[in-house]
Amino acid sequence: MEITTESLSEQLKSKGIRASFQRIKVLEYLQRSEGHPAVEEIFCALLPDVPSLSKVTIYNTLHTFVEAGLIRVVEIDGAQMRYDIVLDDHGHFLCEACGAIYNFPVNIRRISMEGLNQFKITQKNVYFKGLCPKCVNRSINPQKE
Amino acid sequence: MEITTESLSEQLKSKGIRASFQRIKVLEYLQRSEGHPAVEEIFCALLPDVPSLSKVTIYNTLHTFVEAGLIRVVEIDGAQMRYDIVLDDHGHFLCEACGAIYNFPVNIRRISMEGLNQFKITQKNVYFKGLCPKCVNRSINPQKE
DNA sequence: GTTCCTGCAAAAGCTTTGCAGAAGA
DNA sequence: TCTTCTGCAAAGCTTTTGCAGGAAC
Repeated sequence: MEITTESLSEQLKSKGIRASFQRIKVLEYLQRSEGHPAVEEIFCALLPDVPSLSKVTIYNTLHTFVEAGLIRVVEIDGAQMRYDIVLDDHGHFLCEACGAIYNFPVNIRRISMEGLNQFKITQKNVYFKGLCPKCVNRSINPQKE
Repeated sequence: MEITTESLSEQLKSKGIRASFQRIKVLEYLQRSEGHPAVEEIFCALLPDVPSLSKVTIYNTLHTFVEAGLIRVVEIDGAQMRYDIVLDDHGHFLCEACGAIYNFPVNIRRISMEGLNQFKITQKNVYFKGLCPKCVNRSINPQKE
């Protein structure tokens, strides 16, 4: 589906969220970017378009989106929260060199729950860390400066 | 094996770590406690024994232990780091009501790595969240105050 | 006209850093 | 003695909170 101001606005309203200019911009960024942005990234990306923008608004907006089930939090990066608009079951891989997060297929539902019989499980996360292909190559063939 | 000052001291030295009083106390706490303590918990627990203790020392000590491979970091709790002295493969369950972390068996090595062919994986974590049995019961049969 | 949102300022909380004195080997 | 550690003070970061003006419906 094409991403238009109207479609973004409709998505927000269908979740009971008021379609403010800032919220539309944040949702648009999340849908257009392939990654798992942090608050800082979204803020820097939108500032040229919305000069009055505040980081607090990004925090508020993302919190609202998470509550509404539009996005999910990815807590793989100890330093800051990251956000993911892909809601299907999948694992997350964090590249410790460049900070990029990649999705990968995981049958999370199939993970054994032996030893958790009496527990009420509300969230399952699979987080891997290491080096992404780009950074693996970079460490093998370091570029001259 | 029994936990004595001597055995703790030996463990530290075998990893090339100087056996200071504070480090022995921290390692002892990690071995005796069943849980996954945060800095604050260790600090509060040891303060009576070591009145001059500083939180900075706990941070330094835990960092040293992680580097030496004596313990591992558990990043399941967004608010603070937790530490685990059990190094075998296992998953972590965080109770969102009481904050306790439980270990549970997971065949982490067997998790599919489809889609991660070119990646160099250095760390695999399985983090579940929800309510532990105690807190499930508490929410069903709330105690009168 | 109401309700809710935005963004400024400030605070809160965890963790890190710089450094002088103290302890370990 | 020499290296390394401890702990104080302060700073660094991300995130949260309180609140007045402004936008959405």
